[in-house]
Amino acid sequence: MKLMAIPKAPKSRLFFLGEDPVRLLKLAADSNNLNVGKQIHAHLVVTNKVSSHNNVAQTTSVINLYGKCGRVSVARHLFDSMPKRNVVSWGALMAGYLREGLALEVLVLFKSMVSVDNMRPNEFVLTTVVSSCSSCGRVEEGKQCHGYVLKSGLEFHQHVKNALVHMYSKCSDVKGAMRVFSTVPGYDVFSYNSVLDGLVEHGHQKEAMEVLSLMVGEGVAWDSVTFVNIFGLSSCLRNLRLGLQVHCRMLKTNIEYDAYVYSTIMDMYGKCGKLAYAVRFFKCLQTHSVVSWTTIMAANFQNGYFEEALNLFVKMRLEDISPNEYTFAVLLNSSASLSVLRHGALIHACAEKLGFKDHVIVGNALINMYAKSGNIEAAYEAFSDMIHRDIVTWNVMISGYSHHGLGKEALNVFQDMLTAGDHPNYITFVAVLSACAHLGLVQQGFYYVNQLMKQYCVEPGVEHFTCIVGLLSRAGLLDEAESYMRSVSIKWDSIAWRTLLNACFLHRNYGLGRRVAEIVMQMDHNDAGTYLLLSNMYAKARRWDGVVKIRKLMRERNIKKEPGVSWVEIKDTAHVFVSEDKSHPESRQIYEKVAELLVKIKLLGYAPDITAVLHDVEDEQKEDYLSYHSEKLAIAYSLMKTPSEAPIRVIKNLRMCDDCHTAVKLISKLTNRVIIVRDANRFHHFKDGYCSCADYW
DNA sequence: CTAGGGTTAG
Repeated sequence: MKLMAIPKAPKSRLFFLGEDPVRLLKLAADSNNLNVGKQIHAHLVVTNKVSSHNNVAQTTSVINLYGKCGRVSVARHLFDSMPKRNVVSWGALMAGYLREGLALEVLVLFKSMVSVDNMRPNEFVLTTVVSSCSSCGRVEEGKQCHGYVLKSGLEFHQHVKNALVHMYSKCSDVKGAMRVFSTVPGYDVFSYNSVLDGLVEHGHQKEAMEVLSLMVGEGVAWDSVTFVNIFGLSSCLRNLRLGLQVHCRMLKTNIEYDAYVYSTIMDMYGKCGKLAYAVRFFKCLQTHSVVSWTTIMAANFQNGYFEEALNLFVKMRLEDISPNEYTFAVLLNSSASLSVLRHGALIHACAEKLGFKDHVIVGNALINMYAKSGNIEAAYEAFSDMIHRDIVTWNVMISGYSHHGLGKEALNVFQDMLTAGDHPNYITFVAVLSACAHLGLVQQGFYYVNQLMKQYCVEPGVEHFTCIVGLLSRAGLLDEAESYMRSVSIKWDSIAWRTLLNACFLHRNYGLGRRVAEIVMQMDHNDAGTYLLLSNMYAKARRWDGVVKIRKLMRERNIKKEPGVSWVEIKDTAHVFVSEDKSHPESRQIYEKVAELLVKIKLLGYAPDITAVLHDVEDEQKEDYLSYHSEKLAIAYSLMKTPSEAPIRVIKNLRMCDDCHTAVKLISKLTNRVIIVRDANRFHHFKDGYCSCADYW
């Protein structure tokens, strides 16, 4: 091996001769100057001072240096070679591990410190150990540390106290946090920040507001962390007024703000519906990071600008910024909202390649994306692949199955969730109850609302009661559903009444339907869907006068019927079809294909259902109107362009009409294809002449 | 010579 020439030492190397090495090591550590630190270390080694039996302080200083500069394994090596250590040596090493995120190792060290070395922890060590408990979520160990704190009388020490407050609030023991916070006098901005963060994170916004006013009352000066917490509180509450107030205060407070503050303020504006403010803020930033990019993408997503969120990713890549797990979550959720399966799968591949697929938020977003894009099998695959699951994981899987009409599968996952010992929440029960509705499990639905929800301390809300209305309706118990609505004393929203109205339509209960329609239209004047449902109901009953009345109302109230739009992805292109529209370049062939299909399924028993079309059109023309509904065009085109075994996925902006539903069932049988349609409410899986919604949607 | 709080997903 060739030896490298040893460079001549520059004069500056020896600048520290004659200085106190401990002091210099601290300077190097605090300024994160590993190079200078190493030189001092080398000097000590050469002059044989490190590891000599009498110089614990110097070795500890070196340990501190390596710990602070991210070389904890070097620090550990030195620590292990020390014949004698003091409490400061332990403290320095533990701090190094905590800095690296190796909190569990700190706890291990603490155990051997007190039980093997028989050393009493001081306020520094306890602060570090309690912080470690927070960062790895160990409440039990945290409580034991609290015992040590009390035993050593250190509960009045500001750092220790703050670490305890933070530990309890991070481990979702808000009561414990408040106890330490309020029983031990003397707060500084740190304790306020800790307790605020914990309260906000665990959904105790009311208490957070109280603590905030306490803090304001005491005149504690805010620092940038306080701003982060209070902006976070504003976004949680979707309270724009509070957010604006805090922004004003920020402009008037002359302290230094950092990227954390800038990201949360954008997040606040995004969540409070002020996307333009967030964007303006984003554009003013001199430098952009993954976090600021992801925040602005998320703000677009939250405000319905899904495509823009995806486009921003391209711009982010142009700035050469690498995505992280949050970025992928936003991208996947945006793809989900657009139902762009191919694009979503591409992002999936990208996330996998960059090693982000095992993050819970990415896994959750994958399940959501596949479920919303119509590929429920792939959603389940993503679900099965996950190493860590949280409440959202279970919720998206259960509600995914429910939306696809797969009630049995949904309830199985719910059972697995309970077996795994995870606690269902408000959202879980909405999904579970709608699964019960699909399966017609009336008794079970009532059991969940009346018993199981109590057991898990989940307060039933209007959405759960609406599920019960849906459950009764679906079982054909319309009068029971109505009297249930009148007997439960909550404020029903228009969604609940529309559920009942839809049931009246499906069960052709014209009398009740008219009454319910009155209520719905009073609550929501502008929903075209309600008017159409009602007019369809009149048409089914051949009450043409009713149809005319509704059309007139719609004209008077200037309610526009949204045109039916369907789209399919074929290769790299999304093909969009509007009812009756002939602008597609292959329009002629498509219309011919539809006509051919209709002729063939008529032989299987299809009869066009013309009642849904305006009564004043000639019957033959009515059939034409139905024939070229957008989903029929989209399906015909897919049949022309895709291999015979490929499933067809169609997305549609409105609810499917009766006629198309019947036709597509028969087309699936005729062509032996799986056809999946995502309409405005749910998924329909057509196969062998049947649909997963069991003709109730 | 060792110690405390914060950003982006649903």
